[in-house]
Amino acid sequence: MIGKLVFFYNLSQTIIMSQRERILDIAETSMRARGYNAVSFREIAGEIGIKSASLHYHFPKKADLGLELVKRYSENFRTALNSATENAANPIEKIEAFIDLHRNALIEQELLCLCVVLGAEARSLPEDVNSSVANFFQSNINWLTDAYQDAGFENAPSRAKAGVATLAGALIASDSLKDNSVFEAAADSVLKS
Amino acid sequence: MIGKLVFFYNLSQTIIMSQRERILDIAETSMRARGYNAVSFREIAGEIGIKSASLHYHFPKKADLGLELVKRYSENFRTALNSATENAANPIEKIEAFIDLHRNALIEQELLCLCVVLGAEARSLPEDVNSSVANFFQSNINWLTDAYQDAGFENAPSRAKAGVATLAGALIASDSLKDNSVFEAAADSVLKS
DNA sequence: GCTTGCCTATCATGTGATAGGTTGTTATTT
DNA sequence: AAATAACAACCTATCACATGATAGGCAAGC
Repeated sequence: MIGKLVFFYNLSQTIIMSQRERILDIAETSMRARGYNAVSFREIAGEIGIKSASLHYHFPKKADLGLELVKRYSENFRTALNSATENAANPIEKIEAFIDLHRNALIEQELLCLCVVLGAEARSLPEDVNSSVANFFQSNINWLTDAYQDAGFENAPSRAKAGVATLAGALIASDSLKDNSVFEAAADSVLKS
Repeated sequence: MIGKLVFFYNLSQTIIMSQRERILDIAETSMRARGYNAVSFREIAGEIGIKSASLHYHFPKKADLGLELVKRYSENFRTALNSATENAANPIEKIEAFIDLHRNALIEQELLCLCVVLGAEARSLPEDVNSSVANFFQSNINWLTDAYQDAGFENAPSRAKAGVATLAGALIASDSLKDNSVFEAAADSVLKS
């Protein structure tokens, strides 16, 4: 068996999802829920229905899986961001879309941002995983800087740094307190001029 | 041997630090650097120079250690906050002191906030550890709400939620990027009216 | 026939945890 | 004062289990 039939509700078509993608999906969900060090090969494999040794065929080391996970997450995040902003009427709507991506993670998916979780475990991560996480934060800061600039906000770079930090922390605090109003308060502050 | 002589620079006196405190100190440093799941009894014991079995004498289960850690951290944080704000000339200085506690962790100690780290691992933590972490966030939000209120800021509760989130996320992003300007930008936004 | 994707079996190491013994100090009794 | 009980704080030894990882085999499909 090469691929498994997966029905993508929003595409209304049947596509082939590779086993590799399936592994990444499950690993991502697990790590976003419990962190890098709390997730094991056996657990991921078990959820798919294969043996942990088979996982090593796709990802020889855990660091390989972690690295690929962060890269894919960053790409998907950027893709979703582009797709959500291409019809934006103004820069403010773009920023709202940026916030929405975080809100969606917390409220719909009930998960944190992968890079926020891994960022908290930074010193126990393989080095290249770590720097990929840093890249995610930096590229988000850059993106948000541009958006603030376009919106005519003052101190766009500083505001963008604060904005990325605010959303990251809002996910953690909101999730810990099981109180989405924390996220909404944070979202407001990111939009405030 | 019951205690070890420890010189407290700011007290100019020699006190006895219990082994229990020493264990908590090392466990706190380790967990704030690498997270709950990356820290083992053997590692903590090794750093002190005892065996891991002896650790279980002081803290039977890892959850006991974790819980005690969060409680002690919360108390110490509150104590430091009170001590730093008792001479504050105005509410703004109080908020600055609140920010300074976070800045000190990141820049002087080169560590994150314990509860920020544990918050990111929430779903893999023992339940009572988890709710203690939530208590930390809530009491910080309450404290900051009062401070904003005293300072005459509008929407103090919402602002406080955003402020706590911002500082939490700033620690992670700043640490990951090894760029303290992220923290400073976040700190500015917390102070901004 | 080569590649892909899985399998079984195994490995060394790390993990939290327990049982039971040893030592030195402190408190109580004789 | 001496003997004894009690306790705190460690130890050794061991446990069952989880972990990441490797070697080698097997079947399907191009």
